[in-house]
Amino acid sequence: MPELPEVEVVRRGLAPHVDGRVITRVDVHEPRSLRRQIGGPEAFVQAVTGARVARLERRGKFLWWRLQDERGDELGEALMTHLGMSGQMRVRGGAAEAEADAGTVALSAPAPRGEGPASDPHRHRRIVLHLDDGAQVDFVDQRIFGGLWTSALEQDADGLPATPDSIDDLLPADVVGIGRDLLDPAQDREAVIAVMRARRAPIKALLLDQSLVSGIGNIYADEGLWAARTRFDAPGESLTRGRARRVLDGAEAVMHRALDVGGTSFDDLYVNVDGRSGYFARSLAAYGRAGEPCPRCGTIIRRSVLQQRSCFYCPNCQRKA
DNA sequence: TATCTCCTGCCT
DNA sequence: AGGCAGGAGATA
Repeated sequence: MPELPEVEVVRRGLAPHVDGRVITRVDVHEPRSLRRQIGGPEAFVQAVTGARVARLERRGKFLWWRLQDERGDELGEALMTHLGMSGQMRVRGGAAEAEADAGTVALSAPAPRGEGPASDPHRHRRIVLHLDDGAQVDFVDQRIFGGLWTSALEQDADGLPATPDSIDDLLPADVVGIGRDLLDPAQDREAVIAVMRARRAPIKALLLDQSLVSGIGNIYADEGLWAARTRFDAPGESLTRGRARRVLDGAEAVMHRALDVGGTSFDDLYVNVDGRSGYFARSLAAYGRAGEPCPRCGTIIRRSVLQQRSCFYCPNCQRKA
């Protein structure tokens, strides 16, 4: 579900709650959410309990917590989070929330609508991280495609800051093969364009290839292609340099606009750390709009399928070349 | 480069 | 009952 803008909203929302805090306890309600952890759930709990959070970093859809020991020395390991299709990080309690609540009129707890498991707010809570100020971070994930695990830090190949927020070039091993994203000033966009133009695959498949450019998912791929008036099935090798550049620039611009309004939420499967939805769904031009008129030319938006994923596009103003 | 798989839940 | 859903790793 969440693509780069949604993950970045989570990173920014989470940071003030966890920066400098110590993880005091971990509750594992769903071991499958830790399946990427080498050594299993016990190893995960062992690795993060007692660690201090130095900083949150993100590349594409990967978000990780840089960890220190209690003296403030680097542990050489990061707590990885990937939200998959339905993951959320939710913060409850703690100092930062108490401060925010001080200026808020106390609301009576909203009564769950109806009865039964569907109204249980804890239904999909998989992992709980307790912090030393009493706060807790819930990893909520309906479909369990996402997860938490630890990954050792390595030097990034190009020696540049590993992410836009990094103060060094250390990167978790599991992110080394992930391309820099469109919001990273260190991304070599011309190099990405050159690779895309050398491939026969449809442009949308290239956009979704996280090793080339990361952070783009099904929504922002379709929106970037709409912005660049380019069809999803245009082969990479058919694109001019300028068209390829416009596709990437288009995706970047859409992501910036989404970030400004808190990301894209269709339902409560995507919310920020405090449970609020993003507002970008209203601004989508093509994604999910089959049967509706194209906002640019009025032609009816069509739905097609590529690699088992829906593609929404305007058959008139999006062209193959 | 497809296709299958991991999951749960909602909508026709 | 069947299709669909913001992702991506494994496999042939």
